[in-house]
Amino acid sequence: MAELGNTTRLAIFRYLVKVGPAGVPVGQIQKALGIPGSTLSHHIARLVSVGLIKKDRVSRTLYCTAQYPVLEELIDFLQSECCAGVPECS
Amino acid sequence: MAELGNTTRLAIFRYLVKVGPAGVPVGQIQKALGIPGSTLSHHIARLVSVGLIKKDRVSRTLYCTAQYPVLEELIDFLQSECCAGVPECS
DNA sequence: ACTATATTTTTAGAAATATCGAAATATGTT
DNA sequence: AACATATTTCGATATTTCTAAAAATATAGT
Repeated sequence: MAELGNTTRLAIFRYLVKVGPAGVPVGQIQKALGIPGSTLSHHIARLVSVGLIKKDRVSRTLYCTAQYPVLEELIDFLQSECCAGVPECS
Repeated sequence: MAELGNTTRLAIFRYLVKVGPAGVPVGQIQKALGIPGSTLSHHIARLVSVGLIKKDRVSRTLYCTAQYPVLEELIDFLQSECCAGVPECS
């Protein structure tokens, strides 16, 4: 959760969700969100480390793609916490 | 999200969910989780600040209770992020 | 008023995180 | 090999967060 708790990383993740399963190069994230390369690289590495996104190299460019399983796990976890005896949580 | 991203705060929140809607005094959280009072107070203040829990004074003791609306909002947010064009997210 | 209990505020040091420029690496092109 | 492009690693600084002891506050009982 901590990884998505950071504004910049959440913005990156949301952007990757928006662009869809084809993914997008790091450079385009950089341009779209206006984040310096070194900063971006750091945040991307953290998102990769928890499995929220993945990186695939295609020649010189690295495509980033949102990965849903970890997010689904997170939602399930929150739901099980939340709904512990609370019927109004769907 | 950042508030639940901290291990200690998540433990506090989970404990409050577990004890249910009657809530529990700060002192009991302290004993149950073994967190020094000042540290605990700090984390509780943060959870209160985002509306994840509430505090009610009953004479000398302060009862803490988990609040679900904010958590539900969070789940909805994640679900809308996740399910943006991804059918396998329920 | 004094004492005890419950909790917070203050304060401060340590650890973690964020930011970003500059240099380094990886890959492809000429 | 030399060069260009894409991205990362390094290094340094700034900021935030975590932790907890000590002092302060709030409430109640004697």
